[in-house]
Amino acid sequence: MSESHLVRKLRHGAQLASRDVERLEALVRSANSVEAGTDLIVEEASPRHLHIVTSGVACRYKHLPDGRRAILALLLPGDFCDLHVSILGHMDHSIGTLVDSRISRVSEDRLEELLNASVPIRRACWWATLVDEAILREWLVNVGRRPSNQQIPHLFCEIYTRLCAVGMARDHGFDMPLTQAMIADLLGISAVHVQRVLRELRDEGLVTLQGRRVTFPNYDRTAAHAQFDPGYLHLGNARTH
Amino acid sequence: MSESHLVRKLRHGAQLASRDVERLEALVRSANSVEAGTDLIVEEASPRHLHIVTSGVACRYKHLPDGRRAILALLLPGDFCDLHVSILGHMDHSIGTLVDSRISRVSEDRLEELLNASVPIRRACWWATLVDEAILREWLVNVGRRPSNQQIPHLFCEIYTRLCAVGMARDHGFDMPLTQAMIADLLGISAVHVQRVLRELRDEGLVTLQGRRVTFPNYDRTAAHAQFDPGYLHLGNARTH
DNA sequence: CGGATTGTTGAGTGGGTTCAATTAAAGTGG
DNA sequence: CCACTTTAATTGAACCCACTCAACAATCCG
Repeated sequence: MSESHLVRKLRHGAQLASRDVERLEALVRSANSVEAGTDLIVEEASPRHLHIVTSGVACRYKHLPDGRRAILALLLPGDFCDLHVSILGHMDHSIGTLVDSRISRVSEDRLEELLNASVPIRRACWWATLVDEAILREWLVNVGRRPSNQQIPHLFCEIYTRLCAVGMARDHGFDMPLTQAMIADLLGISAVHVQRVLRELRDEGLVTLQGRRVTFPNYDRTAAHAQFDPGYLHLGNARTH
Repeated sequence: MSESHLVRKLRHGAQLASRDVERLEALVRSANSVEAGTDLIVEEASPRHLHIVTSGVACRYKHLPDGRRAILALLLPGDFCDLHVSILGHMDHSIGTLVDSRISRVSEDRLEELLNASVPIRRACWWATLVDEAILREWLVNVGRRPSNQQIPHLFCEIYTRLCAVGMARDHGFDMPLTQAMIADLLGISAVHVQRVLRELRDEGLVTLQGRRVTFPNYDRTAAHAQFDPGYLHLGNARTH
């Protein structure tokens, strides 16, 4: 049986011993099915569990006063959230699934035990936390500074690279979990404009989104166009595609 | 003698024993003067020191291909950076001073020793890391979703609240460390537009920036206008102003 | 006092928006 | 398995926030 997405991801952050892998695999052994659009944690709550995305996609988000939604992070298979959030007292945002997913829940005590048990696991968790922060910084650049015909392919390149890192991307493309409306909520642009830019990108042969699948006719050209430099994902120099 | 900004800040994150306070004060006892515009850490580097801002202001930033600068975080007195960055291998951004400042440097070894010595300090450092991430998320909302006449007062409210938390704001205002061009680099708008919006905000009696000082004629009204909710700073419900 | 940085204002342009309507695709129940 | 409903994708027209370019005033600082 092949390794879980969680272990594949964390291997990029630390040298895991086989006993560490065992411990981590045990965490994702029992995942619950969760429908699309379900909140795992809502704002103001004080969660006592760590969540791990086993399959599907979740996101961090905030509701805006005008009723719209701002997506602040994507949680792909192998990603976890809420490490040590109990320190903050309350959540300043919500976490919910974007598509039908499978989610593992780990209690605070069990997490504590895990972190105390192994140096590599502790290191891997710090690594994941620091990478999350790095992604947030890059999103700040993407959302605040780039024109939309770069924002969208940049997002696609990031998802592609992250999915590659856990072995979920094939053949110069990947199964796209997001609708155009979700892309809009993520980039802070209108869904109508997402559509227009997608057509433009398709016409230029940079990237295609059709039937829930993203395809790069020429990935390197697209990455260059989007100013995508995977360094901020800190996956090492292992070529993942 | 009054407490350092560092200790004042970290008290919001953990119950520090007097021995913890002693240890932290020792870190900021010897700070170096650093000129405005000096890089503390540049992209691609692998830093081996923790930096603590004792006075002045520094920032995280990235250079954009078009030559402009994107400011990704403000480091105010009491803030530190690069906790555990050695785990990531290389920096994905730079850190530099925005004004003349005083900066303490702490070696990796000494930091390690400090973290191992005390549970409250370990907890306070996690708290600071998580708050940094929460600020980044709120900036993503501010930059991506709010119109500029809310972005600017939101930024001012945040700086005001953070300065209050370390005892550096007085009389419904604070000494503004940033120029209009820096505000522009931070919010991703043009410096010209910053000026226009500032005049508008002044005319409406919401907030005034004059002679390097920000004044709130009516803070509550400004906070409401900017949709500023200090919850994401996780400073507790202690009223700081 | 003179040079440089910072702040201020006007005029014209453009990327992205909203509103609205239509087509395509994906579920759902009989 | 097909009619029906719902959701997602697509395209057009008019508008506006913020941008660039350009000039000038004020402030800072040696």
